[in-house]
Amino acid sequence: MLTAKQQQLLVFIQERLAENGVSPSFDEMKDALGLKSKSGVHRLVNALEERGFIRRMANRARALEVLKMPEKLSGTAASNVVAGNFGSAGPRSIPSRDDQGVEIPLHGRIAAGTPIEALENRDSFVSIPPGMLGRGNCYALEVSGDSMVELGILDGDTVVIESTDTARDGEVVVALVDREEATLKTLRRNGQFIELVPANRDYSTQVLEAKRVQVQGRLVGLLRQYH
Amino acid sequence: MLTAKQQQLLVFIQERLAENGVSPSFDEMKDALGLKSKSGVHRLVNALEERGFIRRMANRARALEVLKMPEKLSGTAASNVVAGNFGSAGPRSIPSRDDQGVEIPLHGRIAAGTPIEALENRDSFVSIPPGMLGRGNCYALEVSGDSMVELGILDGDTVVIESTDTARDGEVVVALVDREEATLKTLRRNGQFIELVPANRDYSTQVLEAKRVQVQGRLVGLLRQYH
DNA sequence: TCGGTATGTTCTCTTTTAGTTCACCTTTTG
DNA sequence: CAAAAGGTGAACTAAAAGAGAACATACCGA
Repeated sequence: MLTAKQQQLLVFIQERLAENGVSPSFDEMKDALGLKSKSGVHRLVNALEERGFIRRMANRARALEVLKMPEKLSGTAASNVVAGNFGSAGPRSIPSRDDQGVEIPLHGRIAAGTPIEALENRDSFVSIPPGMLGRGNCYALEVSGDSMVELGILDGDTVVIESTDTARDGEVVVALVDREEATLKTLRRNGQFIELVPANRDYSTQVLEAKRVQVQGRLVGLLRQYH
Repeated sequence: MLTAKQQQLLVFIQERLAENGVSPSFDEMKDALGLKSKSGVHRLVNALEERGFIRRMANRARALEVLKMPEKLSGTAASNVVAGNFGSAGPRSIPSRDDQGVEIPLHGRIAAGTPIEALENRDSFVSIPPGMLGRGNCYALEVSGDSMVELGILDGDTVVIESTDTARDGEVVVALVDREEATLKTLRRNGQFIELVPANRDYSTQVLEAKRVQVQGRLVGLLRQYH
């Protein structure tokens, strides 16, 4: 599953976390691998993240988390959660995890077809597999409406959203329009405009000036329950 | 199920992964099998993937993963694991539960379009929200194929199955046909016959005598991960 | 609020390693 | 015998990895 370098880095990260609970910086990883530039580390970290071995928060220092280890080494696998930047502003809680799963808050419903339903804060949580986490804070929404059925997102599904204010072309995002109406749609950039594309022939694409649209998060997972 | 060469290669891959957690390259596999060209290895790897013994990430180097081993060899190779909490099978057959989540075994892939894939023996688990459990024993399968897309079940999704040998009309079930071919389909009773209905216009309904069809479980949940 | 320090991110270039495909031949097996 | 599996070699494409620099962001303290 891993290349030699990826494995070497993963082991190093995991050791550092076990030793002192602080994840190494890119420079430290660079030195540990005997490199002269940290861009290579960056690539390795991305590869590990892509393969589901670690998780990280974007643009946060020393915010690596080991999700699993290759089987050979699994005896030492730990679930250290460490965020750097202690004592700074913001309630930046990384969801706690144990070996079973991760709990994330359920923030209400999102009408995939029309408007928002303001985020509520009843104490409601769902647990998801650790691998389904994105990089940042995650929360869940219940899908209402059928505008995304052609992408397999049905009315009543629970979607896992990673908080972010940026998204790449083609990603499914929670988009807030005119600061009042949130929907789940595929995002497309088109010059000055942003297109919010539904996945249902009965709905049409909204084309909006970029400034009217605010990305609130991107889709990273989906849960469905059959009755 | 496997040819001699396929088996030989599978064992080699599994050994390498157990030894150092790094999957072998095509060249290394070529040497291990005493070949002079790696195109043969390519064919063998494809065969193993097609039969569900391994999984690989498309266009990634050294990204092989062993999903199961032929029955007669199971256990042999994993014996290198020292004291992992991963490799040990443990008395885990009864799903442990707490308030966080539940771990259920991942039993392999099910080709929603065509044949079965025998249950494997790797200790692989996914955690799911407690509410997603059915009443009986549950396990997970990875969906392969697109025959259920119109019900929002996509290739690569993980489905949660509750073991049962009965199902009501209209439920989505894992059905074993002639004791050898399992598929995920909507079940319909029609007098003496049972219809296995796909959710994709490109596939057609199978109509079978009731005695040829055995229900193995019913669909109770679905998980999907976006990348 | 400003600027400095520490960190993370991107980009371009280069080399090395690895995966894919194709045409053609040989062996095994039902 | 015919079909399937296996083997060879070469050309081609793509990914992994390393370097170095510029740039962006977060944080901290004055």
